[in-house]
Order: sequence, then C-alpha cells, then structure tokens
Amino acid sequence: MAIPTPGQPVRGSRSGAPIMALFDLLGRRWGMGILWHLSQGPCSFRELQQRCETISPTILNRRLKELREALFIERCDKGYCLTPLGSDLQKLLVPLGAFSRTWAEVLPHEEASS
Amino acid sequence: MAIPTPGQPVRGSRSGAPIMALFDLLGRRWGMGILWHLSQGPCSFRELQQRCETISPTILNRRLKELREALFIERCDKGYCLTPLGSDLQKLLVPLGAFSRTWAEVLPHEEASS
DNA sequence: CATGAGCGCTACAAATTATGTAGCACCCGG
DNA sequence: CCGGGTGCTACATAATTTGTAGCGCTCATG
Repeated sequence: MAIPTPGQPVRGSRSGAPIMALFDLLGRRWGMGILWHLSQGPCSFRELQQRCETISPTILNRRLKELREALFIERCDKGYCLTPLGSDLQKLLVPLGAFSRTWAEVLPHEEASS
Repeated sequence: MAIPTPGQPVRGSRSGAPIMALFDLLGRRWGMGILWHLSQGPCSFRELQQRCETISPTILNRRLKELREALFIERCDKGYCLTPLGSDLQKLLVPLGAFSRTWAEVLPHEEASS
C-alpha cells in the first residue's frame, strides 16, 4: 500500500494530480480524524488512540507512518505532533467542523424513534 | 454499511459528533473525489465514472447513494449534480487544491529515478 | 532486584470494503 | 431490428480494516 504521492499515479488520477493524491491519503480511514485529534495538542500513541475512541493500533500506526512520510506529522518528546505543514492542512479542515454542525441540523434527524 | 449520521455512533465518535460523521462519510474511498469532479458541472453516471478515471461502477453507485442520502448530491436532467448544501461543502474543499500544490512542491520529488 | 505501569508497536485471524469485468433492462435514432 | 447511449447490478477476487493479544523497552517504587 504505497503512500500516495503527487506526480505518481494515485486513486483518482493516473497522472497524480496533487489534489487527488491528497484525497487518496486523507480518504483512508481515520486520516482526517487523526489530524483533527492531534491538533488538540501533541500526545502519545496511546493517548491518540483514546482520542480516536475506536481506532485499532494496527491502523493508527499505519496512518501515522503515512502521515509522517507526507510530512504532516512528526515525532516529538510528547509522542506525536503536527508539523507546520500539517497544521496548515488542519486549519483548512476547521471550516468543515462548522459546516458539519449546519449539516447535522439540516439532515432529517434520526432520533431513537419511539 | 450504514450511512454515517450526526448523533448516531460513527467511526471516531461513539456520540456521533457531526465532524466525525462527516469525516467518516468523506473518508470513504472516492467520497471527496466525487464531490470534486461533480463541481465541474452536472453529468451522467458514466461521464462521472470517466472523470474519476479509475472508479468502479459498484462503488460509484454506492457513494452516490450515500451522498444523496446526506443531501450533498441529487438527480437532475443531466444525471447528477450537487445540491446547494453539497456545493457549500465543495467550496470548503477548494482550498485543499491550493494546499495540495504547495505540498507537492515541498515533498521530496519521486521522479522516475534513473 | 522485583513489580507494576506506561510506552511504541507488531502478529494474526476474521470481517468489512473496494475492484474489475460482464451484462441486464431501458430508451432513441436510423 | 440494430447500434449506441443510459443507470445500475452481480459476482468472484483482492485489498483494507478491525479487534485482541502481547512483545520488548523504560522508569519509578519498594
């Protein structure tokens, strides 16, 4: 499972359009979630695992490797943290948080129906 | 494979935080890519399949169902198109395009090495 | 030095998702 | 009736993710 790289063929673009490489990387399960949770501050592997609530260590470790290779995340004394580049990316994700709340209101609610 | 819904348990949040539901939905393979390609204008199922270059009809259809249920996409005379809500979401994705190009420059290039 | 608690990380089998190919049923123009 | 387009499904195979257990390491405490 090679890490998607701009310029190389990736899912969504044989020519490796950067946006498609990014989508491929972030579109892997937990990709965006890890960036999101890590933006709350640096933390250890196990702490991150708990922030994600239900991620398995196998996949956390794999995503961590990929995101490190992509230069979004790096090791630090506290465990893991975002790089400046990763932080830039995370900031672009923030508006999605606001959007998602609007979305949640618009969507037909599926309360535990009586 | 239930569609992630804010308020229901989703991957990344047992309590169904809207942002995690959104990440779960968009984080499925091709999720963001479909929105991206569809923003180029409404098109037919097969045309969309070609814009995505390498998507299988099985998964295109599944994502389409999910995204329609999430109110991001709807049917129209030309085939499929973004809803206003979906269009809002897609606009939030646009900055990622610019970011991805910066990223592509920063990343060590893996040219076809001699 | 033994114990316990934390760390990053890996193994492995089972379950879930995605891929690729083929092809259905439908409609339209020739 | 034939060719070409549409949306979409079936099915076997492959890839990815999950969940659980536990390794080897370090550090603080007794």
